[in-house]
Amino acid sequence: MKVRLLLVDDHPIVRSGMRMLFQAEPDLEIVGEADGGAEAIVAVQRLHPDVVIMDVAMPGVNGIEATRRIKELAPETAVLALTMHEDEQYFFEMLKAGASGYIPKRAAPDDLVAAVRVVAQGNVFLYATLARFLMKDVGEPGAGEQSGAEAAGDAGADDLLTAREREVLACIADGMTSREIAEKLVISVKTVERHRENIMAKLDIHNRVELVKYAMRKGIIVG
Amino acid sequence: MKVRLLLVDDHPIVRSGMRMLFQAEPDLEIVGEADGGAEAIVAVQRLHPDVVIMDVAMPGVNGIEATRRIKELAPETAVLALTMHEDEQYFFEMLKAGASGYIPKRAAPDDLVAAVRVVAQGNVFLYATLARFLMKDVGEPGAGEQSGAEAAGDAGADDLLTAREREVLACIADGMTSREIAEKLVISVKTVERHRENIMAKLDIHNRVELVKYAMRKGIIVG
DNA sequence: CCTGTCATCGGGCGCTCACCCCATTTCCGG
DNA sequence: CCGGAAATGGGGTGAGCGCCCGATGACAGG
Repeated sequence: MKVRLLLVDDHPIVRSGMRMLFQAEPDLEIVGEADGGAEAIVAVQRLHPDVVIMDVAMPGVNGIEATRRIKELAPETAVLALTMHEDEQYFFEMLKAGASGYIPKRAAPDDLVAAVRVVAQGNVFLYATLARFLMKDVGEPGAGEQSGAEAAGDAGADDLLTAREREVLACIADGMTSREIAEKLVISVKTVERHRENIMAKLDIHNRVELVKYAMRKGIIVG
Repeated sequence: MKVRLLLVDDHPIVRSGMRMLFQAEPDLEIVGEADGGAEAIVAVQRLHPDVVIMDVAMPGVNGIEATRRIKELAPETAVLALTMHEDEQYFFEMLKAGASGYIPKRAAPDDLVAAVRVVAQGNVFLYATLARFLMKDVGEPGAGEQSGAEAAGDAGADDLLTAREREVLACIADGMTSREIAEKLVISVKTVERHRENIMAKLDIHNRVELVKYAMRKGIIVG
């Protein structure tokens, strides 16, 4: 199955060059062209291409806005941003709009062909120099939300440990000292230590660090 | 000029499979293999490969830490992360460590070959399902980008720790005592304790259990 | 009834941990 | 050239840890 391409650029010469380039690739097929963002949106609805090669800077509806609309109307269509501007702001705007790839016009033709094949598979292609923007920014992602909600109360699944032992283990793996656990459970420090000894003996574990990792594997605590 | 590859995976069968795969590609050449992070770092310095295919979860020095060290020692070497875990946390940690690509082991072989060619050119390849994490994150950079307020007691940044400190932390989180770490790193026990004190002070952490959980969140160890 | 498990407590011993104090060497950037 | 960071060491102290020794009561099952 050939990859169906839609070329979007306001410069006919650029489109012509890409036509030449892709005609040499038997697995790639150009099914349409557009010279502006508005035309591109219409063409996508009519042609349903696999990949849209989208110029970023165009008069009228620009590539960023066109990409946003295309991803709304046809999310399965991949958009590969092609640009003269190696600008950080444009780069992020295109990614936010839904582009799967970003490549400058100064890139080697082979890079463009490779990029098309990558995004056609649903993957992401970012050109080297642009990717640096990403590396710099990824530094502090927005602290993803892990969904716990396993009602970890008790209900023993592990018959090695007793319910009380698992309760103590959860406290240990939470970073509490024996004294703190004793206060929380309203028992003696020695009893807490006794439980810990029994846990370690049963599991053949000899320090708290390994207890933490065991508790995480067993889901006794969430990491 | 062939692309020179270094395979890093602790499972010989996985390496064998990749060897078969790449032998069919005339432009790709495997120049070495390593079965762990520490061995990978040494191999990179000796072989100077173009691309390192790096397993993420490995015993000992894991793929994230190994990538960090490799990018320090040989920034021109591209690292392609290969993983069984399609986990958001690992994904971002590998990108921050300097990986140029991220692809799961369940991906099609052709995708892996394509990814190698992409990163060998200095570009970035991200597999479809993983790339969603990025899209989701890039969408709201403004929301999570409040700098400052670090005195609130929260451990925020990640290059807080030096390379040596991360090395010691990995050992601590692996369950080793100060004595064992000292023997492994061939330094004094007091020096190990000194590093630990500095780590704890920087992170505002006061016991080993919390250090383990920090190391897991940051991908310094893989639980 | 008697044996086992579970949970509860006590003392002690050797070691490590966590947190202070201090110093030297190397190396890099202003 | 000088200052700071990094890595390397040493000493000391109080508390917690890991692991032995013991004990008592409750409770369930063969």
